[in-house]
Amino acid sequence: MSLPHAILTALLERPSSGLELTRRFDRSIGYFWSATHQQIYRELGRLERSGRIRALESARPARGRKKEYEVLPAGRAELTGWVSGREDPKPVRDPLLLRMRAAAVVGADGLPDELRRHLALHERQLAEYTDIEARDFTRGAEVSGPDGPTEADRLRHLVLRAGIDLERMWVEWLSEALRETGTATAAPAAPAGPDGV
Amino acid sequence: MSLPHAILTALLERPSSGLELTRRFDRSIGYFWSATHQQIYRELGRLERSGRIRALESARPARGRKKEYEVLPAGRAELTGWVSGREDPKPVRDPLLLRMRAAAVVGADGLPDELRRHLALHERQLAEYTDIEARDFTRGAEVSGPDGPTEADRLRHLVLRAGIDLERMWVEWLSEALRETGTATAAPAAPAGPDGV
DNA sequence: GACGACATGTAATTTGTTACATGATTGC
DNA sequence: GCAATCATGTAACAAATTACATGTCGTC
Repeated sequence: MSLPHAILTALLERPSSGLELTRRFDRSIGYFWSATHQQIYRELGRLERSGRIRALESARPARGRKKEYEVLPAGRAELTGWVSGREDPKPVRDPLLLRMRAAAVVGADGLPDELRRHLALHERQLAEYTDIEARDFTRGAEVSGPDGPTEADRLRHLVLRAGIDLERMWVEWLSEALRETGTATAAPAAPAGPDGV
Repeated sequence: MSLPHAILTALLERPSSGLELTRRFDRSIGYFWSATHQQIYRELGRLERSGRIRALESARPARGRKKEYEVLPAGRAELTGWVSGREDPKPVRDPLLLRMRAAAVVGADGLPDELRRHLALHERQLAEYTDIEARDFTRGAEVSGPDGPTEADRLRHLVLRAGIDLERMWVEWLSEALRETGTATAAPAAPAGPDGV
Protein backbone atom coordinates (compact mmCIF):
# COMPACT_ATOMS: atom_id res chain seq x y z
CA MET A 1 0.00 0.00 0.00
CA SER A 2 2.49 2.59 -1.15
CA LEU A 3 0.50 4.80 -3.49
CA PRO A 4 -0.56 7.34 -0.84
CA HIS A 5 3.09 7.61 0.23
CA ALA A 6 4.22 8.10 -3.32
CA ILE A 7 1.73 10.94 -3.61
CA LEU A 8 2.74 12.50 -0.31
CA THR A 9 6.38 12.41 -1.39
CA ALA A 10 5.55 14.01 -4.72
CA LEU A 11 3.46 16.73 -3.09
CA LEU A 12 6.18 17.52 -0.56
CA GLU A 13 8.66 17.92 -3.37
CA ARG A 14 6.19 20.26 -5.01
CA PRO A 15 2.49 21.02 -4.47
CA SER A 16 0.57 19.97 -7.56
CA SER A 17 -2.83 19.36 -9.07
CA GLY A 18 -4.05 15.89 -10.00
CA LEU A 19 -3.08 16.25 -13.62
CA GLU A 20 0.35 17.60 -12.77
CA LEU A 21 0.87 14.62 -10.50
CA THR A 22 -0.23 12.32 -13.28
CA ARG A 23 2.42 13.80 -15.51
CA ARG A 24 5.08 13.49 -12.84
CA PHE A 25 4.07 9.84 -12.41
CA ASP A 26 4.86 9.41 -16.08
CA ARG A 27 8.42 10.60 -15.55
CA SER A 28 10.40 11.04 -12.38
CA ILE A 29 8.20 9.37 -9.78
CA GLY A 30 6.87 6.84 -12.24
CA TYR A 31 10.37 5.42 -12.71
CA PHE A 32 9.89 3.51 -9.48
CA TRP A 33 6.19 3.82 -8.73
CA SER A 34 3.73 3.96 -11.60
CA ALA A 35 0.12 5.10 -11.29
CA THR A 36 -2.71 6.19 -13.56
CA HIS A 37 -4.72 9.36 -13.18
CA GLN A 38 -7.73 7.43 -11.88
CA GLN A 39 -5.71 5.95 -9.06
CA ILE A 40 -4.27 9.37 -8.29
CA TYR A 41 -7.60 11.17 -8.10
CA ARG A 42 -9.10 8.44 -5.96
CA GLU A 43 -6.15 8.58 -3.58
CA LEU A 44 -6.12 12.40 -3.49
CA GLY A 45 -9.74 12.26 -2.37
CA ARG A 46 -8.92 9.83 0.41
CA LEU A 47 -5.87 11.78 1.58
CA GLU A 48 -7.91 14.96 1.68
CA ARG A 49 -10.78 13.36 3.60
CA SER A 50 -8.35 11.93 6.15
CA GLY A 51 -6.74 15.32 6.72
CA ARG A 52 -3.29 14.51 5.34
CA ILE A 53 -3.42 16.99 2.48
CA ARG A 54 -5.60 19.95 1.58
CA ALA A 55 -6.53 21.86 -1.52
CA LEU A 56 -5.08 25.35 -1.76
CA GLU A 57 -7.73 28.06 -1.70
CA SER A 58 -8.47 29.76 -5.03
CA ALA A 59 -10.30 26.85 -6.62
CA ARG A 60 -13.24 25.15 -4.96
CA PRO A 61 -16.13 24.29 -7.31
CA ALA A 62 -14.44 21.08 -8.53
CA ARG A 63 -15.03 19.69 -11.97
CA GLY A 64 -12.97 21.20 -14.74
CA ARG A 65 -11.22 23.67 -12.44
CA LYS A 66 -7.65 23.11 -11.43
CA LYS A 67 -7.19 22.10 -7.82
CA GLU A 68 -3.76 22.17 -6.19
CA TYR A 69 -2.90 20.20 -3.08
CA GLU A 70 -0.34 20.66 -0.35
CA VAL A 71 0.72 18.31 2.43
CA LEU A 72 -0.48 18.97 5.99
CA PRO A 73 1.56 18.13 9.11
CA ALA A 74 -0.43 14.91 9.55
CA GLY A 75 0.62 13.89 6.06
CA ARG A 76 4.28 14.57 6.69
CA ALA A 77 4.09 12.60 9.94
CA GLU A 78 2.43 9.71 8.16
CA LEU A 79 5.19 9.66 5.55
CA THR A 80 7.98 9.94 8.12
CA GLY A 81 6.57 6.95 9.96
CA TRP A 82 6.21 4.95 6.77
CA VAL A 83 9.80 5.59 5.68
CA SER A 84 11.20 3.83 8.72
CA GLY A 85 8.88 0.85 8.23
CA ARG A 86 9.96 -2.55 6.98
CA GLU A 87 8.73 -4.46 3.97
CA ASP A 88 10.12 -7.54 2.26
CA PRO A 89 10.96 -7.35 -1.42
CA LYS A 90 8.03 -8.57 -3.49
CA PRO A 91 8.54 -11.82 -5.35
CA VAL A 92 9.19 -11.33 -9.05
CA ARG A 93 6.22 -11.49 -11.42
CA ASP A 94 7.46 -11.15 -14.95
CA PRO A 95 5.33 -12.14 -17.96
CA LEU A 96 8.33 -12.38 -20.29
CA LEU A 97 10.08 -14.93 -18.08
CA LEU A 98 6.83 -16.83 -17.79
CA ARG A 99 6.53 -16.81 -21.58
CA MET A 100 10.00 -18.28 -21.88
CA ARG A 101 9.22 -20.99 -19.41
CA ALA A 102 6.01 -21.77 -21.26
CA ALA A 103 7.97 -21.71 -24.52
CA ALA A 104 10.16 -24.46 -23.10
CA VAL A 105 7.01 -26.58 -22.95
CA VAL A 106 4.96 -25.69 -26.03
CA GLY A 107 7.61 -24.33 -28.39
CA ALA A 108 9.38 -20.99 -28.72
CA ASP A 109 7.51 -19.75 -31.74
CA GLY A 110 8.03 -16.04 -32.27
CA LEU A 111 9.98 -15.56 -29.07
CA PRO A 112 13.11 -13.99 -30.61
CA ASP A 113 11.03 -11.16 -32.07
CA GLU A 114 9.59 -10.40 -28.69
CA LEU A 115 13.07 -10.49 -27.12
CA ARG A 116 14.35 -8.03 -29.70
CA ARG A 117 11.40 -5.75 -29.04
CA HIS A 118 12.06 -5.78 -25.29
CA LEU A 119 15.75 -5.20 -25.87
CA ALA A 120 14.98 -2.05 -27.83
CA LEU A 121 12.60 -0.80 -25.14
CA HIS A 122 15.11 -1.37 -22.35
CA GLU A 123 17.89 0.27 -24.35
CA ARG A 124 15.73 3.34 -24.82
CA GLN A 125 14.88 3.49 -21.12
CA LEU A 126 18.53 3.09 -20.20
CA ALA A 127 19.48 5.96 -22.47
CA GLU A 128 16.82 8.13 -20.86
CA TYR A 129 18.19 7.39 -17.40
CA THR A 130 21.82 8.01 -18.31
CA ASP A 131 20.82 11.31 -19.91
CA ILE A 132 19.16 12.35 -16.66
CA GLU A 133 22.22 11.27 -14.73
CA ALA A 134 24.51 13.30 -16.95
CA ARG A 135 22.25 16.31 -16.64
CA ASP A 136 21.54 16.21 -12.89
CA PHE A 137 24.24 14.26 -11.15
CA THR A 138 27.64 14.73 -12.69
CA ARG A 139 30.33 16.92 -11.17
CA GLY A 140 29.71 20.47 -12.23
CA ALA A 141 26.06 19.85 -13.07
CA GLU A 142 25.29 19.06 -9.45
CA VAL A 143 21.80 19.95 -8.36
CA SER A 144 23.20 21.01 -5.03
CA GLY A 145 25.19 23.99 -3.89
CA PRO A 146 28.96 24.48 -3.57
CA ASP A 147 29.29 22.04 -0.63
CA GLY A 148 28.93 19.08 -2.96
CA PRO A 149 25.87 16.82 -3.01
CA THR A 150 23.59 16.83 0.01
CA GLU A 151 22.30 13.65 1.62
CA ALA A 152 19.08 14.13 -0.35
CA ASP A 153 21.01 14.42 -3.61
CA ARG A 154 22.89 11.23 -2.85
CA LEU A 155 19.66 9.36 -2.12
CA ARG A 156 18.02 10.54 -5.32
CA HIS A 157 21.11 9.60 -7.28
CA LEU A 158 21.06 6.12 -5.74
CA VAL A 159 17.45 5.63 -6.77
CA LEU A 160 18.31 6.65 -10.31
CA ARG A 161 21.25 4.28 -10.37
CA ALA A 162 18.98 1.42 -9.34
CA GLY A 163 16.97 2.18 -12.45
CA ILE A 164 20.12 2.30 -14.56
CA ASP A 165 21.47 -0.95 -13.12
CA LEU A 166 18.14 -2.68 -13.69
CA GLU A 167 17.90 -1.59 -17.30
CA ARG A 168 21.50 -2.53 -17.94
CA MET A 169 20.85 -5.95 -16.47
CA TRP A 170 17.91 -6.51 -18.80
CA VAL A 171 19.82 -5.26 -21.82
CA GLU A 172 22.65 -7.68 -21.10
CA TRP A 173 20.37 -10.58 -20.32
CA LEU A 174 18.24 -10.04 -23.40
CA SER A 175 21.32 -9.81 -25.62
CA GLU A 176 22.56 -13.10 -24.25
CA ALA A 177 19.10 -14.66 -24.62
CA LEU A 178 19.00 -13.60 -28.26
CA ARG A 179 22.44 -15.05 -28.87
CA GLU A 180 21.18 -18.38 -27.55
CA THR A 181 17.72 -18.55 -29.07
CA GLY A 182 17.83 -16.13 -31.98
CA THR A 183 19.74 -18.43 -34.29
CA ALA A 184 18.18 -21.76 -33.40
CA THR A 185 14.92 -22.73 -35.03
CA ALA A 186 12.01 -22.95 -32.65
CA ALA A 187 11.98 -26.53 -31.42
CA PRO A 188 8.93 -28.27 -29.98
CA ALA A 189 10.92 -29.27 -26.88
CA ALA A 190 10.69 -32.52 -24.97
CA PRO A 191 8.62 -32.93 -21.80
CA ALA A 192 10.61 -31.64 -18.86
CA GLY A 193 12.32 -33.52 -16.09
CA PRO A 194 11.22 -32.98 -12.49
CA ASP A 195 10.52 -29.26 -12.44
CA GLY A 196 14.04 -28.35 -13.47
CA VAL A 197 13.54 -24.69 -12.63
CA MET B 1 -3.50 -11.68 -16.97
CA SER B 2 -0.82 -14.34 -16.85
CA LEU B 3 -1.87 -16.48 -13.92
CA PRO B 4 -3.91 -18.98 -15.97
CA HIS B 5 -0.94 -19.39 -18.30
CA ALA B 6 1.42 -19.91 -15.42
CA ILE B 7 -0.88 -22.66 -14.18
CA LEU B 8 -1.22 -24.26 -17.61
CA THR B 9 2.57 -24.31 -17.95
CA ALA B 10 2.97 -25.87 -14.53
CA LEU B 11 0.33 -28.51 -15.24
CA LEU B 12 1.89 -29.38 -18.57
CA GLU B 13 5.22 -29.86 -16.87
CA ARG B 14 3.46 -32.12 -14.40
CA PRO B 15 -0.21 -32.77 -13.51
CA SER B 16 -0.80 -31.64 -9.96
CA SER B 17 -3.39 -30.88 -7.31
CA GLY B 18 -4.06 -27.39 -6.01
CA LEU B 19 -1.81 -27.76 -3.03
CA GLU B 20 1.01 -29.24 -5.06
CA LEU B 21 0.74 -26.30 -7.42
CA THR B 22 0.83 -23.95 -4.46
CA ARG B 23 4.08 -25.52 -3.34
CA ARG B 24 5.54 -25.32 -6.81
CA PHE B 25 4.58 -21.65 -6.90
CA ASP B 26 6.69 -21.25 -3.77
CA ARG B 27 9.75 -22.58 -5.59
CA SER B 28 10.40 -23.12 -9.25
CA ILE B 29 7.44 -21.36 -10.87
CA GLY B 30 7.23 -18.79 -8.12
CA TYR B 31 10.70 -17.50 -9.00
CA PHE B 32 9.14 -15.58 -11.85
CA TRP B 33 5.40 -15.74 -11.16
CA SER B 34 4.18 -15.77 -7.59
CA ALA B 35 0.67 -16.76 -6.55
CA THR B 36 -1.15 -17.73 -3.37
CA HIS B 37 -3.30 -20.81 -2.92
CA GLN B 38 -6.48 -18.74 -3.07
CA GLN B 39 -5.57 -17.40 -6.46
CA ILE B 40 -4.66 -20.87 -7.63
CA TYR B 41 -7.88 -22.57 -6.54
CA ARG B 42 -10.00 -19.82 -8.04
CA GLU B 43 -8.14 -20.05 -11.31
CA LEU B 44 -8.27 -23.85 -11.37
CA GLY B 45 -12.04 -23.58 -11.07
CA ARG B 46 -12.22 -21.17 -14.00
CA LEU B 47 -9.90 -23.23 -16.17
CA GLU B 48 -11.93 -26.34 -15.46
CA ARG B 49 -15.26 -24.65 -16.22
CA SER B 50 -13.89 -23.31 -19.50
CA GLY B 51 -12.72 -26.74 -20.58
CA ARG B 52 -8.98 -26.05 -20.57
CA ILE B 53 -8.10 -28.53 -17.84
CA ARG B 54 -9.90 -31.41 -16.16
CA ALA B 55 -9.67 -33.26 -12.88
CA LEU B 56 -8.35 -36.80 -13.15
CA GLU B 57 -10.91 -39.42 -12.14
CA SER B 58 -10.37 -41.02 -8.74
CA ALA B 59 -11.40 -38.02 -6.66
CA ARG B 60 -14.72 -36.27 -7.12
CA PRO B 61 -16.47 -35.26 -3.87
CA ALA B 62 -14.33 -32.15 -3.43
CA ARG B 63 -13.56 -30.68 -0.05
CA GLY B 64 -10.68 -32.24 1.82
CA ARG B 65 -9.98 -34.82 -0.90
CA LYS B 66 -7.06 -34.40 -3.22
CA LYS B 67 -7.94 -33.43 -6.77
CA GLU B 68 -5.39 -33.65 -9.57
CA TYR B 69 -5.68 -31.73 -12.81
CA GLU B 70 -4.35 -32.29 -16.29
CA VAL B 71 -4.31 -29.99 -19.31
CA LEU B 72 -6.76 -30.62 -22.16
CA PRO B 73 -5.99 -29.83 -25.82
CA ALA B 74 -7.90 -26.56 -25.54
CA GLY B 75 -5.60 -25.58 -22.70
CA ARG B 76 -2.47 -26.38 -24.65
CA ALA B 77 -3.79 -24.42 -27.61
CA GLU B 78 -4.57 -21.46 -25.39
CA LEU B 79 -1.03 -21.51 -23.99
CA THR B 80 0.59 -21.87 -27.39
CA GLY B 81 -1.29 -18.84 -28.61
CA TRP B 82 -0.37 -16.83 -25.55
CA VAL B 83 3.35 -17.59 -25.84
CA SER B 84 3.58 -15.86 -29.20
CA GLY B 85 1.72 -12.82 -27.90
CA ARG B 86 3.32 -9.45 -27.18
CA GLU B 87 3.35 -7.51 -23.95
CA ASP B 88 5.38 -4.49 -22.90
CA PRO B 89 7.50 -4.70 -19.78
CA LYS B 90 5.59 -3.39 -16.78
CA PRO B 91 6.89 -0.18 -15.26
CA VAL B 92 8.85 -0.74 -12.07
CA ARG B 93 6.98 -0.48 -8.78
CA ASP B 94 9.40 -0.88 -5.93
CA PRO B 95 8.53 0.16 -2.37
CA LEU B 96 12.18 0.28 -1.31
CA LEU B 97 13.09 2.78 -4.01
CA LEU B 98 10.03 4.80 -3.11
CA ARG B 99 11.16 4.76 0.54
CA MET B 100 14.54 6.11 -0.48
CA ARG B 101 12.99 8.86 -2.49
CA ALA B 102 10.73 9.73 0.42
CA ALA B 103 13.76 9.60 2.72
CA ALA B 104 15.37 12.27 0.58
CA VAL B 105 12.45 14.50 1.60
CA VAL B 106 11.65 13.65 5.23
CA GLY B 107 14.94 12.17 6.45
CA ALA B 108 16.59 8.78 6.11
CA ASP B 109 15.90 7.56 9.62
CA GLY B 110 16.44 3.82 9.94
CA LEU B 111 17.06 3.32 6.24
CA PRO B 112 20.49 1.65 6.54
CA ASP B 113 19.00 -1.14 8.68
CA GLU B 114 16.38 -1.82 6.06
CA LEU B 115 19.03 -1.82 3.33
CA ARG B 116 21.11 -4.35 5.27
CA ARG B 117 18.04 -6.52 5.73
CA HIS B 118 17.27 -6.50 2.02
CA LEU B 119 20.90 -7.20 1.21
CA ALA B 120 20.79 -10.34 3.34
CA LEU B 121 17.53 -11.48 1.72
CA HIS B 122 18.87 -10.98 -1.80
CA GLU B 123 22.13 -12.73 -0.95
CA ARG B 124 20.18 -15.73 0.28
CA GLN B 125 18.01 -15.81 -2.83
CA LEU B 126 21.09 -15.54 -5.03
CA ALA B 127 22.69 -18.47 -3.24
CA GLU B 128 19.55 -20.54 -3.76
CA TYR B 129 19.57 -19.82 -7.49
CA THR B 130 23.27 -20.57 -7.95
CA ASP B 131 22.78 -23.85 -6.08
CA ILE B 132 20.03 -24.80 -8.48
CA GLU B 133 22.20 -23.81 -11.41
CA ALA B 134 25.07 -25.93 -10.17
CA ARG B 135 22.72 -28.87 -9.61
CA ASP B 136 20.70 -28.71 -12.82
CA PHE B 137 22.64 -26.84 -15.46
CA THR B 138 26.35 -27.48 -15.27
CA ARG B 139 28.21 -29.75 -17.65
CA GLY B 140 27.88 -33.30 -16.39
CA ALA B 141 24.83 -32.53 -14.29
CA GLU B 142 22.83 -31.69 -17.41
CA VAL B 143 19.13 -32.40 -17.14
CA SER B 144 19.20 -33.49 -20.73
CA GLY B 145 20.52 -36.54 -22.50
CA PRO B 146 23.89 -37.17 -24.14
CA ASP B 147 23.20 -34.75 -27.02
CA GLY B 148 23.80 -31.80 -24.75
CA PRO B 149 21.09 -29.43 -23.61
CA THR B 150 17.84 -29.31 -25.57
CA GLU B 151 16.17 -26.09 -26.62
CA ALA B 152 13.89 -26.46 -23.61
CA ASP B 153 16.87 -26.83 -21.27
CA ARG B 154 18.45 -23.71 -22.69
CA LEU B 155 15.25 -21.72 -22.20
CA ARG B 156 14.85 -22.87 -18.62
CA HIS B 157 18.48 -22.04 -17.93
CA LEU B 158 18.00 -18.56 -19.37
CA VAL B 159 15.04 -17.95 -17.09
CA LEU B 160 17.10 -19.04 -14.12
CA ARG B 161 19.94 -16.76 -15.16
CA ALA B 162 17.56 -13.81 -15.30
CA GLY B 163 16.81 -14.53 -11.65
CA ILE B 164 20.51 -14.77 -10.86
CA ASP B 165 21.35 -11.56 -12.71
CA LEU B 166 18.52 -9.73 -10.98
CA GLU B 167 19.60 -10.83 -7.51
CA ARG B 168 23.21 -10.01 -8.26
CA MET B 169 22.20 -6.57 -9.42
CA TRP B 170 20.35 -5.92 -6.16
CA VAL B 171 23.19 -7.25 -4.06
CA GLU B 172 25.63 -4.92 -5.77
CA TRP B 173 23.34 -1.94 -5.69
CA LEU B 174 22.45 -2.43 -2.02
CA SER B 175 26.13 -2.78 -1.11
CA GLU B 176 26.89 0.47 -2.84
CA ALA B 177 23.87 2.15 -1.25
CA LEU B 178 25.09 1.07 2.19
CA ARG B 179 28.55 2.40 1.49
CA GLU B 180 27.01 5.78 0.69
CA THR B 181 24.36 6.05 3.38
CA GLY B 182 25.44 3.60 6.06
CA THR B 183 28.08 5.85 7.53
CA ALA B 184 26.43 9.23 7.22
CA THR B 185 24.01 10.34 9.91
CA ALA B 186 20.42 10.72 8.76
CA ALA B 187 20.11 14.27 7.55
CA PRO B 188 16.80 16.14 7.32
CA ALA B 189 17.52 17.05 3.72
CA ALA B 190 16.77 20.31 1.97
CA PRO B 191 13.71 20.80 -0.26
CA ALA B 192 14.45 19.42 -3.70
CA GLY B 193 15.12 21.25 -6.89
CA PRO B 194 12.73 20.80 -9.83
CA ASP B 195 11.91 17.12 -9.55
CA GLY B 196 15.55 16.07 -9.78
CA VAL B 197 14.49 12.51 -10.61
C1' DG C 1 -11.61 -39.66 19.84
C1' DA C 2 -8.41 -35.81 19.74
C1' DC C 3 -4.76 -33.77 17.35
C1' DG C 4 -1.98 -32.23 13.63
C1' DA C 5 -0.99 -32.22 8.88
C1' DC C 6 -3.01 -32.23 4.54
C1' DA C 7 -6.25 -30.33 1.39
C1' DT C 8 -9.90 -27.49 -0.68
C1' DG C 9 -12.46 -23.84 -0.54
C1' DT C 10 -15.48 -18.86 0.72
C1' DA C 11 -15.78 -14.09 1.82
C1' DA C 12 -14.46 -9.45 2.29
C1' DT C 13 -11.49 -5.93 1.12
C1' DT C 14 -8.16 -3.41 -1.40
C1' DT C 15 -5.70 -2.30 -5.46
C1' DG C 16 -5.22 -1.72 -10.25
C1' DT C 17 -7.24 -1.31 -15.03
C1' DT C 18 -10.32 0.19 -18.67
C1' DA C 19 -13.80 2.91 -20.45
C1' DC C 20 -16.42 6.61 -20.22
C1' DA C 21 -18.61 11.36 -18.62
C1' DT C 22 -18.40 16.19 -17.74
C1' DG C 23 -16.91 20.86 -17.06
C1' DA C 24 -13.64 24.96 -18.05
C1' DT C 25 -10.58 27.71 -21.06
C1' DT C 26 -8.54 29.26 -25.19
C1' DG C 27 -8.07 30.25 -30.03
C1' DC C 28 -10.27 30.63 -34.18
C1' DG D 1 -20.33 29.03 -31.44
C1' DC D 2 -17.13 25.19 -32.15
C1' DA D 3 -13.12 22.40 -31.73
C1' DA D 4 -9.10 21.29 -29.11
C1' DT D 5 -7.04 20.95 -24.86
C1' DC D 6 -6.86 21.00 -20.07
C1' DA D 7 -8.75 19.15 -16.01
C1' DT D 8 -11.49 16.43 -12.77
C1' DG D 9 -14.06 12.84 -11.98
C1' DT D 10 -17.57 8.07 -12.10
C1' DA D 11 -18.48 3.34 -13.01
C1' DA D 12 -17.59 -1.24 -13.86
C1' DC D 13 -14.58 -4.67 -13.68
C1' DA D 14 -10.45 -7.65 -12.86
C1' DA D 15 -6.74 -9.10 -9.96
C1' DA D 16 -4.49 -9.59 -5.65
C1' DT D 17 -4.49 -9.85 -0.60
C1' DT D 18 -6.08 -11.22 3.92
C1' DA D 19 -8.73 -13.75 6.93
C1' DC D 20 -11.38 -17.38 7.80
C1' DA D 21 -14.14 -22.03 7.25
C1' DT D 22 -14.47 -26.84 6.40
C1' DG D 23 -13.40 -31.55 5.37
C1' DT D 24 -10.11 -35.87 5.30
C1' DC D 25 -6.71 -38.88 6.95
C1' DG D 26 -3.25 -41.00 9.74
C1' DT D 27 -1.55 -41.76 14.34
C1' DC D 28 -1.20 -41.81 19.05
